[in-house]
Formats: sequence, structure tokens, C-alpha cells
Amino acid sequence: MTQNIQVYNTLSRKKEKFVPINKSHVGMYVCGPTLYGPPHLGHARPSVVFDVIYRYLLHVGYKVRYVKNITDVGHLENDADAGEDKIAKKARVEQLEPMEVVQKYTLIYHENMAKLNVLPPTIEPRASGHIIEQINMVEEILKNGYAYVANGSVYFDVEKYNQDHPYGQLSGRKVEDLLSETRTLDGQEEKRNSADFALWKKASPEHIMRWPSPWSDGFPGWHIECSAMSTKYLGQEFDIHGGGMDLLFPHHECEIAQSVGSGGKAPVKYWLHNNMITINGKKMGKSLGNFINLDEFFSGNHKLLEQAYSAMTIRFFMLQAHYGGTLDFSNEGLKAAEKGLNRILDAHKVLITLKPNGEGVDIQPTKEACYKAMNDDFNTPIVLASIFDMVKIINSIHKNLQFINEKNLTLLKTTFETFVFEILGLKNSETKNTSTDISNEIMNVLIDLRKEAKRAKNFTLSDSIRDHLAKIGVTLKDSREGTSWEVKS
RNA sequence: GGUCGCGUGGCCGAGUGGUUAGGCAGAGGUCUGCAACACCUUCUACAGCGGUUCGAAUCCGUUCGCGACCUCCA
Repeated sequence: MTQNIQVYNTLSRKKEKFVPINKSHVGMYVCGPTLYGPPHLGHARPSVVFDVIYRYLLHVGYKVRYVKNITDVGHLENDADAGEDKIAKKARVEQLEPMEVVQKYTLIYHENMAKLNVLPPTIEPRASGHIIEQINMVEEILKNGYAYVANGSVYFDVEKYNQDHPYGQLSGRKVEDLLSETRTLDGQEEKRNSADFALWKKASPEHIMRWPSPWSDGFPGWHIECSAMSTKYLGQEFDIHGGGMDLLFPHHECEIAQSVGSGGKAPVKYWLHNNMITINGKKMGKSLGNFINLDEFFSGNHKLLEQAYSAMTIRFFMLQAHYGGTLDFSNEGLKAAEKGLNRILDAHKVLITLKPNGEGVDIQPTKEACYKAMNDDFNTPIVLASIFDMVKIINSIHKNLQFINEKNLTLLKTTFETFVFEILGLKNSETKNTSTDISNEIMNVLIDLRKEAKRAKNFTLSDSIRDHLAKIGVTLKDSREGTSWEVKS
């Protein structure tokens, strides 16, 4: 199946036709989380966005190697302890080994991702497991003359590099502007220019995460791990590199410089960036302290949350916006998402019971609209609009207000299920299907009793049954064919 | 200060030079013993000001407002 997919490439600031380097294989690298804390809503966005892209590429027939790293080393902090490794700092506070911290939050992260129905990447490399590759890459860059050693640390020489290769293309920066930056930051005195960035940092005596290297006992720089790991698993040139917009500069810019500076080739054909989640218009982020953890969403246990929201509600909420725009968090928005999602999932229950009832609707245009939307830079809000069109069609056929033949009914089922479940990755929340044979039988008894009561016009009794069930979360749904029931989570 | 982006109806959020986005909420109706669900109908738009055009919410300019990056961040 060939689809003409257009993607917005940050590098060119334009939509471009997606043509993979290898005809049938796609290499995709996405910057994963730095796990020194529980995952929050901000982490969920790139995970969901690139999960949908991954799912769609698989659906249209590509063989995809999807690499998403876990960063468990590196990254300096910008507070009073500047210069100290984030993981190491957290470890000190909690009196744990650094790897214990990473392990703890990795497990939570995986659990949260599974709840969001995010497929695992095909490779999930860790920075700490690729120290040798990172050292090798630093050596290559040094050999090529684009880096220098200062006091046991290694820095990338941006000015030198810029003489041979343009630096700043991805983020639209000018090197002369960067060089004139005058702020004083930690470690600046070792750098030749403020725009230079660390490839290897010598560890201070109290720094517990450290590895031997040709230059010092230390740890890798802030950007080298993604370059080293993407090169190792996807090669010097690969198709898609994704991540949050906040990583555009300096992280991704440095990745390009490191790859070009070591291997001589620009690593990425298409740079894709998801935009931020905002809360009251401000970016939700660790450093701003205004983030909400995913587990807090699932439990509703946070002062900004009016209720608990299921993982699927959060996934749906994100799919309602295009990945390139900011998405503002609000209880109102999430509640609307919850209702909309339930309508889709309820419609599927109806869909699987439908029988052809005549000639009428043509599903082909709806199907084409879905593909067209996905092909246009993965426009999930447009896909959802078509899905809601199908919801309307499904319910109308169910009521014999619209008519469908067998061919179109089959097409309706495959289109609906393909896009809702396979591509968008939505599913019924686990809490809903708790029915066992016994509870089914009990429900049948209650529904029959209510039917008898209604026949005898004993509405006090029939309503009492309905209201009591509603109180424990069981909704009765009357229709011409009889009464069905479901548990609302 | 530099770079980039945004401003759509009650809320969230697509799209675009002339034709319904969609969801949630609101209104009216059908269905129902009453409801819920569902279906039908329906109301609120494109920040302000100029310009280009037969025609702009959509292109250009400008003003105002907001945000992101420039330092770790998804």
C-alpha cells in the first residue's frame, strides 16, 4: 500500500513528501525522557504523537525501526547545584544508587505508557549503556578538529565547525549571535566560546555517576548520547528524528553538529517536533513546577484536577489537537474528550451488531478522508472528525434511519476499527469489561424484573432498580431490541 | 535584546482566497411511562486597523495581546 505522506520538516519549515531513504524501511529516532522523576502529562505528548506516527507507518506497510532512548545520565541542572548531574542529585536526596532511581522511574514510565496504549519502541537504548559509543564519537570529533580538551573536559568548537559546515540551520540561529552571548554560566571559563558545548565533562569529586575516559573520570555531554545511539542503531543517515520543540535548540542542533563533525554526514532527513502542553497558557514542565503526573491524572489526586481521567481520555484529548500546535490543559477540555471518546467506543459496540439493511450510504469517501488526513502531516483531529461521521452513520443505521449494504458495512467496520484501534490506538478502558458469567446472569435477572415491573406499570419499582444500578455505576440502556447495560468507569 | 510561532464561536480545537470542520456545552424536536442513550434541527467565529483581489477569516503590511526557544526540559 503506498500513500503519499506529507510531513512538516522543521529543517525546511515546509511540508515535504515523505520518501524514506530505503524504499520499504523507515528509521525513526525519538528523544525519550530523562527519568529522574515520575512521568507527567508533558511526557505523554511525544509518546502518543510518535506512537501514532509509528502505527501509521506500520499500517501503510513500512518496516519501521523505532528507537526511543531513555536518558539516565548527563543533563546539568540550572539551580544552585549547577554542574551536578540530575540523576546524581536525585540519588543523593533519596539516598539511593543512581541506577535505582532510574530503575524506579523506568518501571513507572513503562506502566504509564502501557496504560496510554503506547506501543514499545523496537529499541529502547539507555545512555549509560552506550558510554563506549559516546567516547568513540567524541574521539572522532576531536580527530576531525571540531573539539578541544580543557582540563579533562571536551568541548565542541562551534566556531571552528561553522567555518566548514553551517551551524544553526535547524533552529534558525546565527553563529555570530550565539558567540556574542555574554551570560556567564557554569563551566564557561573552560570554553573558548560561549556557544561551545560539552562532549565530555570531568566529574567533580562528589559526582557519583562517572566513567573512565581518555580525558578524565567523568560523564558524557548533554547531547552526545542521542547522536551516538541513533548512529549505532539507525546509521549515519536515517529518516525521522522526533522530539519536543523545546529540544530544538540546543539539543537537536548539537546532534546535527556532532554527527556531521564525526561522520561528515547530516544525520536526519525529516525533523519532526511536537509542540508543548500548556497549563493556563504556560508550558507545563519540570523546571516550572506546574506539571501534573500521569498517575495523578489516573487517580484524580491533584489540586488542579476536578476528577480522575483515564489514560484513554488523555490519549484522545491529545489526538484532538494537531501535534504541531500547543495544547492547553483544562478540566473542561478533558471532560469533553471523555464524552467524545465514550461516544466512539459505544458506537463500536453498536457497529459489531449491525446487519446490512438496504442500499444507501457509501463509506468509500469517509475512508479516503481518513487517509487523506493522516497523509497530511498526521492530522488526527481531521481523522476524528471523519470517525464522528461514522459514529453518526452507525447509530442511524442502528435505528434504521440510514441504510447500508453488505459491502459498505464491511468497509465501515474495517475503516472504523483500523483508524480507531489500530492507528489512533484507542481502546476500551480496562475497567469497563469486568463482566463475568455470574454478573451477566444477575444483570439479566434484574433487567427481567424491571421489565415485569414496567409491564405491570409499577414504575416505582422499575425506576428503583434503574436508579440503584446507576448509583453503583451500572447504566441501563433501553432500545427497541431490549435493554443492555454497561459499567461506567 | 535576538530568533520563531500563535491570536477562530460559551469551551477545546481543524481548515482555508469564494462551498458544514469536528467534539463538548446551549436551544428546539423525535424516541420514552418518565428518563438516559441515540437521531433530527439549530444559535454563538475567524484580535484591531490598513492594503492586494471580482471576492480574505485565509495573501501582504501594521498595531495590540500571548507564548516558545536562546540554560536542563517532552
